[in-house]
Amino acid sequence: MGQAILDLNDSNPAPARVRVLLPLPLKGVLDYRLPPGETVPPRGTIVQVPLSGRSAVGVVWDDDNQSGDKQLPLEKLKPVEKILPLPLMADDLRKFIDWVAAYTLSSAGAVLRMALSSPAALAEVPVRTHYIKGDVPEGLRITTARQSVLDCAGGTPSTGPELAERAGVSAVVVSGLAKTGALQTIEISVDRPFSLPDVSLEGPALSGEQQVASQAIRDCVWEGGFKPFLLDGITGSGKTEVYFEGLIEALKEDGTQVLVLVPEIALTSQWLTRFETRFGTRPVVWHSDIGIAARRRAWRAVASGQARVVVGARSALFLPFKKLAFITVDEEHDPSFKQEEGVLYHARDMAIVRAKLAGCPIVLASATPSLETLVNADSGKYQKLVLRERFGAAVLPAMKAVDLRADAPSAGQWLAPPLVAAMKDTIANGEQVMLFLNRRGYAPLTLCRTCGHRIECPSCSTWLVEHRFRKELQCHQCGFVRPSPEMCPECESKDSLVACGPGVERLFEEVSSEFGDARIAVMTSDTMTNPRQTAAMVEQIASGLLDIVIGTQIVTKGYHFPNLTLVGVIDADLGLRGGDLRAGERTYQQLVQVAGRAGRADKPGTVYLQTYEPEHPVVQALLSGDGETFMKAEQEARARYQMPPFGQLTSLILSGADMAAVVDQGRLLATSAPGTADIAFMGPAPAPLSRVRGLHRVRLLVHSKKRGGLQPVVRNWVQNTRQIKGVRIKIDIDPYSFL
DNA sequence: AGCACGCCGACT
DNA sequence: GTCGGCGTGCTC
Repeated sequence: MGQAILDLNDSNPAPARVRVLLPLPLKGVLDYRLPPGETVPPRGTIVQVPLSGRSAVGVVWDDDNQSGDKQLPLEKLKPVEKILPLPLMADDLRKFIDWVAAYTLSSAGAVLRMALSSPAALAEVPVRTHYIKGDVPEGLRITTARQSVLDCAGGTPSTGPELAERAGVSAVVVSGLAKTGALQTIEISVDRPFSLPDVSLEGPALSGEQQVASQAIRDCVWEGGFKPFLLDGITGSGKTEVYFEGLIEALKEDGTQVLVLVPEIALTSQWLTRFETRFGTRPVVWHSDIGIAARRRAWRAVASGQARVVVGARSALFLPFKKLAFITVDEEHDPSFKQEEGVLYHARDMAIVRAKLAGCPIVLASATPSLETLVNADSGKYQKLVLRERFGAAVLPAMKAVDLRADAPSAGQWLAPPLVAAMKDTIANGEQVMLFLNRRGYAPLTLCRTCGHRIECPSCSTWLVEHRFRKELQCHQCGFVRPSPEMCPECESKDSLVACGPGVERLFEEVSSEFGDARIAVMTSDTMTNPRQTAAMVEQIASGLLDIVIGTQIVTKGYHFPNLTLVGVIDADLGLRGGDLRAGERTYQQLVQVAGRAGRADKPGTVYLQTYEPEHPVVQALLSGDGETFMKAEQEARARYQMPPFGQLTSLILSGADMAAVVDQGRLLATSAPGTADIAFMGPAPAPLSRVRGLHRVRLLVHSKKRGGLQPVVRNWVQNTRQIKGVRIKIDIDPYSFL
């Protein structure tokens, strides 16, 4: 007691040690000294600190010296530069960052970097001068111009140009008046607050099963606490309306915030319009390429609690919410939730953890739930909510297989006669057709007929893809581009190069010659580079100005065209090649999603699946509409081989410029692999993409028969193996890509 | 991630 | 003789 009083009265207390996590891939926190007399900032405080001559922003972190490394003496520490005037980073987010770092075997600093978004978001927000009426000083000469400004100025602040314009005078009159005090100036942040969604607006009438599902969600949101749901609803069943109800419930409480995670390409203007129709305003949007000003505005509004609803791609998971009350992961099966660069994490899985730490309900929504999620629902970990009816009068499309062995297209063509006939009928009916081919460009391979040379990327083990619209060959791995050559680069024969295989551009060519007067759109990331162009194309299709849409996977979600009644899948087998763990599941999900584009509203749709293997379980599942049996079979196979989600995988990708060094590193790792009954170590083997950007790549795979506990084994293994210089080791916990 | 320190080629 | 290439290593 006396001790405490002494400490408080001490005029010169010992400078305090502050542990700061910096957004850099460092091993742990760095210690700083607090200038004497300053109160110790609480955990979560955002501070600016010196770092090898420059200055960096970090967060006051936990004092967990579990690594046991010796602390630097206080006198060697550099002082904290300043405490930034930002809200504290909430405890649940800090715990989340530590959790993600431990799970993905990356450093907490690397994860923090995603949460601090960008230095610009933390810098001071620029202000703009606004004017309101002030006190007119005695004896001020009131000219007509000045009077006009004073008449126009009121209690609501306006900027100089606004006020001058309204008063019909020049800007100097306004600034002159401000100098005299007749106008009062106020500095207002250029970042306007976001408007609040109006949860009192009338929504559409919900069907019986929608009501049941939304009530279950609302009840849990009302109660609060962690609770995961699977919302399993067929395309067009109105899943969005159901999770909107959960969102409304969450927003009823003061200061709460809601996060909706969507795959990047599903974040379309159509989705935003839908939100706006329902809530009278747009939500806060977050994705990797919003501009720095928008980024700063959104980040700060989330941090202050002013932003109530955020819709974003996976990185939105790391936004500094103050009081997260509800999360939805829409299209939860989507493979793009897996981040494949930097910190390798699966946003859907991490969203569950975020919800658990925030203590709030979470809805995973999909028409084609992932096997992982289905297993969790079956085991009772997630509550399953099912929507089986399509909204309104719409019915599911009829599915037809086109056996390419029997109905082959003519050489160099890709549309089989039955599909062409169906297209003709559809267009004659004044309806629209969508063709799906998940291949950008004109042709995936350019071959020389004379010498057999295949045109490859100079720095990757890939073929260059021809983009005929742009007269270029392009590497889809590293972005390398070269003009389309006139002659073979190897043997120099002229007119000897042939395009092999189809891409959407080639399909466009075929459709153009077959349907001379049809109006055709090609939707790929190449033709939809900016939002305005995309919106224009979508609008043209929606309003019926186009007849045929040819697209890559970009068309599989986010767009609804009411007059679209025929979908043609050019190559249903495309995703099945390559022997990936999830090839069947993924192809099934993707094709169900494309099929769902056909026959919205009250026009029944038809889907043609062109395939060389009509008896394949994926094709059979699509034809019969019995996805459940298909997924059950997939589940049994995974269980039998203890594959995810029953067992667990981790992959190691070794890369480096020197192939021998990379191979040696692989061998070193293989020989030092610990012997364990439940864990098998496989490889090294050359990666399917054996060279990317000039780096040679080798893979190792770790398979555990059980879930959990794999990380410490892998960490110790890699740490205790000698590391060869110039070889990078990337650890991918729960890999989705096997390239 | 930056940034400095450090040891080998083409320039004022 | 120097400017500068980016390899390696550290940041409290």
